[in-house]
Amino acid sequence: MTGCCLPLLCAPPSPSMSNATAITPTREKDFPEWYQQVVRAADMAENSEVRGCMVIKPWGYGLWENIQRQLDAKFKETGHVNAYFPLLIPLSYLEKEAQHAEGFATECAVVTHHRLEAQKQEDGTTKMIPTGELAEPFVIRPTSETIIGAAFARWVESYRDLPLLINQWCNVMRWEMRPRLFLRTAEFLWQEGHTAHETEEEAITETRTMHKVYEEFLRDHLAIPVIPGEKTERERFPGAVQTFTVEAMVQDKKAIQAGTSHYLGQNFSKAANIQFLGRDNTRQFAYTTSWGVSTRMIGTLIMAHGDDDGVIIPPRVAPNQIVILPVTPKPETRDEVIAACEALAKTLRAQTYAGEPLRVHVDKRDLQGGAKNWEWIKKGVPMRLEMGPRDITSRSVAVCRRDQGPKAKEFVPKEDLIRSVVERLEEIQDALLARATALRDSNMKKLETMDEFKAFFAENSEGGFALMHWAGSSDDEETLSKELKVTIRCIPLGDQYAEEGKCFLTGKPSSRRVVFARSY
RNA sequence: CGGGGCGUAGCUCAGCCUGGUAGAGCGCUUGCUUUGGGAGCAAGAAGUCGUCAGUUCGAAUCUGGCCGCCCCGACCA
Repeated sequence: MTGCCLPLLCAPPSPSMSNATAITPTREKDFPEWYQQVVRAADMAENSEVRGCMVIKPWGYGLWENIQRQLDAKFKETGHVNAYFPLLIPLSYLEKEAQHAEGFATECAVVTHHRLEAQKQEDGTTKMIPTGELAEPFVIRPTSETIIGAAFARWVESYRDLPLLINQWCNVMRWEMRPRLFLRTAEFLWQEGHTAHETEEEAITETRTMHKVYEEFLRDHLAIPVIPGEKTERERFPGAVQTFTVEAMVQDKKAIQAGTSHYLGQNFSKAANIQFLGRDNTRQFAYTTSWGVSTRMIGTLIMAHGDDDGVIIPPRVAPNQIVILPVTPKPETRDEVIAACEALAKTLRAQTYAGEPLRVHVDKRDLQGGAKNWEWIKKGVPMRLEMGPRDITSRSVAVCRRDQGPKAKEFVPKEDLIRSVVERLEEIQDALLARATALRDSNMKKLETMDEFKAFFAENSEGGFALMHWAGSSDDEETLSKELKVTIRCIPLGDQYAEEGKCFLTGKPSSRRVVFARSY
């Protein structure tokens, strides 16, 4: 912890510091440190005693559960079913696809023993010594293409067995050198879809379908606009023929890959021997795909929507969409106020938003009102409602929206609120998407020359997404990325990027712009 | 894994240079006061100073190894 050096700034802002923010430092001042502080202030996750592995706390895990449930529904709608495969992968499986093996080799945790032996030490303590060395070590899955491929090889015999449309929700492990809560941890939670198809065309359609599912989920559920596109060869998933990505811009104007969908061609089916007898009575290799999103999406959400008072969670995925704060200035009216809050919560829970019952919490803890209020601001609950003795008399409720300032408060007749609450949540959801879209669009520029490009990514400039004509090679891309710390995030899909021009590096003709940015 | 910074109470840190075995603020507990608000006063609980070894009569403080965390880089969802 190097930031936050002034003791004065470390204390929570006092009421007299009217311009103070709940989070120190601000985004402007030190974005990476702001991120760390926000995750902690929102009580979403913490570093654990295990290197690189986080503890996801209830508020963070509740968000993940909502993401999981809503995405899972979309997977089911598109014909997929869930299954579960082993955590441990025989080492030899990873050797089957050369590029794939090479891609993950440097970040694998390896299991080499299967038992421990207690050994008494002279000082009375006990040491556990690994024994029972395995004939073949296992790798803790960094991804499951190989082991699911082996299962698919057993399951597929005829074209009639295809397509296989499987998804798995699980944890994976990649021994990252520089972990960061949610964004890059040694162990993380994700879903990985794996499918096998009879034809190339069908597999490509599947890849694009899931790519679209991610794009829509991020936009409609997480209120994050993304640029869907294809990765260049340099950035492709190890072993894939094509990798599609959804790239989001967060508030420091860097890009973050929020989801990927890979067309694997026959690379993995040949490696795992996924063969079937086709309609023409010949043995053929299946065409496979894989696609995934991870808990990194939570980090993306925090960086996309958070402000200097903490996290802001879009209503659709918030663990609690509404928190009711009873105002209890006098002990003698406390019971009455709590009862009124509970009654309101019950009425609200009977309503649905985006097909799910409203998630309403009444915070009855015996704490100062202000402390409670700020806690929920930092956690990013979309809507706070306050109700006290005066409101009961006037039949009104104080409504605070997290997408507005911490002091913004609107007194609304209770019946009106009940009638309009879903609409209000929708407004917050829309406002967050609009805000994130405006941020992205105002920091995305079409540039033509190398000078413009260099100025855009210069040390002290804002940066952002640079839309460039590109016809360079992988080596050109490598050189450029080393020099300016930017990469091609994707070759975006969509007509708005298709136009004739000249590559800003080589001068060769180009028919489409690509997105350059610094990235996570 | 390379460069830099840092590990002292739950959190943020002071003390280390000039060795004599611990402090502050916030948080926590209790009491009183206060109450549309991250409040005030008082009392209290809480740390084998990351870890292992060395130097020393004596180590948070000096030396070395290891582990971990943070920032930058390489790598990556």
